Amino acid sequence: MSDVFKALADPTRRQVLERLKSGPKSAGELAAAFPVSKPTMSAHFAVLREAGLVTTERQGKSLIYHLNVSVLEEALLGFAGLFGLRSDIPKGDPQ
Amino acid sequence: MSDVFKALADPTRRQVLERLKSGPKSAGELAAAFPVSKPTMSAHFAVLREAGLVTTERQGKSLIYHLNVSVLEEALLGFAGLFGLRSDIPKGDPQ
DNA sequence: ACATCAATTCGATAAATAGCTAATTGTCTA
DNA sequence: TAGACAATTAGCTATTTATCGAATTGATGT
Repeated sequence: MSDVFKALADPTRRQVLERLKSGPKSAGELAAAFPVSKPTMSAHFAVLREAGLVTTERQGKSLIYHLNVSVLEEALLGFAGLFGLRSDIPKGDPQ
Repeated sequence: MSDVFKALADPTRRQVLERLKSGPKSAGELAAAFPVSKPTMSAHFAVLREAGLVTTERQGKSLIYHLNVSVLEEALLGFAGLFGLRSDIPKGDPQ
């Protein structure tokens, strides 16, 4: 839980997740989209991986990163739920 | 946005927010509930305040902290929305 | 005015974080 | 088996963070 929010605390990492929304991408492909070095991106990937927000798959020389939406969902909506926050109010709710 | 997620990255701060869910509380009242010193709690409060997650109101010698749900909502549900995540699926959604 | 009490700010320290370049690992292909 | 290429790990620095005890600020009541 803390790991997920820690991962989300960095803007670069949030943008990586947003890019992965449109489909899996290689480390190099992702790294090319940000103004930091590849080792720095590698460290960001490790944080995302340890939080469970992404998974990897080898494809030849490349490492392909996949977004793990369910972990994101559990953390964001789970925590929001503690405060009664909902993205859509279903009919028949209190108030 | 980053400020909110940074604030949420610490378990003590998340628990402070959860406690405030049941109503406003003084700094001392909150501090008493955690196993760290008051100055440390004061620093946590400052992070929450700067993220806009809480507001304060003076009441005599005490400072009363209030939860600001709307900032929490905007950050959590706003970001979740980027990924198509919803707490409730309204009728007529794709799939 | 003064003592008291709530809370913060000050000053210091240890650990974690983000960043870099250089070196290493692992996988293909010629 | 070499060379090339993708990505990570190693080693370093600067900054930020969490924590503490001591000192300070601000409000109340006598």
